[in-house]
Amino acid sequence: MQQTVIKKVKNTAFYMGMTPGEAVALQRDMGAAVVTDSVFGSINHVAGIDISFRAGTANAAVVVLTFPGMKVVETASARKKVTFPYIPGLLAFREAPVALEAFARLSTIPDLLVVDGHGLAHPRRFGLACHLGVELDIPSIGCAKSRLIGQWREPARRKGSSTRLIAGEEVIGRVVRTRDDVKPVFISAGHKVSLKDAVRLVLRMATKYRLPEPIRHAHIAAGHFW
DNA sequence: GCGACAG
DNA sequence: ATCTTGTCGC
Repeated sequence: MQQTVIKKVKNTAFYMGMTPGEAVALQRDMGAAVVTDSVFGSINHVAGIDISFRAGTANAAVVVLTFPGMKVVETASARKKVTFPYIPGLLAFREAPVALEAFARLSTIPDLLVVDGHGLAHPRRFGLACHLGVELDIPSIGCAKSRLIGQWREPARRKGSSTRLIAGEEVIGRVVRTRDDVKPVFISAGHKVSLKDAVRLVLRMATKYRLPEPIRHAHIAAGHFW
């Protein structure tokens, strides 16, 4: 698998001077620092983050909302040229740089990050949600629209229904129905948040649409800042 | 060697 | 992610 990844971009760009092979090594190191069993109490602000691309340039948007009210209180954005290609498993090396720049412009530090991508449900258990959570040292949750790895069964049709996302012998996430009769989302722990809490929080933030409010707003903002 | 493959 | 029109359903 690694062979495929490296081979696919051996003549392409880098991330902070890193080769894809070094990126994989870094993920393994950072992954060892992930804390997934922490319990956190009061959450007042949550941030959603998303990025849109156009001809080699990325636009990142971070939107902070109140919790559980889900009212937008602040939006920050950043633009940056991207050279690292999209490689399944190495998404963070393409999206994290711009995302972190946008985040640095925020005046309100959120208590939780909801990321458009996977957390522990990743080949090396270190998806974009883990990457951002560790870099910012803020609890984070991975909420992806489709599967990267793992086996799963279709959850029941009603909102709140969910099934396990399994890789080998371990449960790496849950496939959750956020609304009646809509495609489920893939939830996994990112940083300092348990899978159980992640699912509970996402269901609480998915008020009217398939995607939880933070991600939905960030997605709109990212594509609107051009 | 042949598929699978977050956004 | 992005390229792109109409169309099915509530």
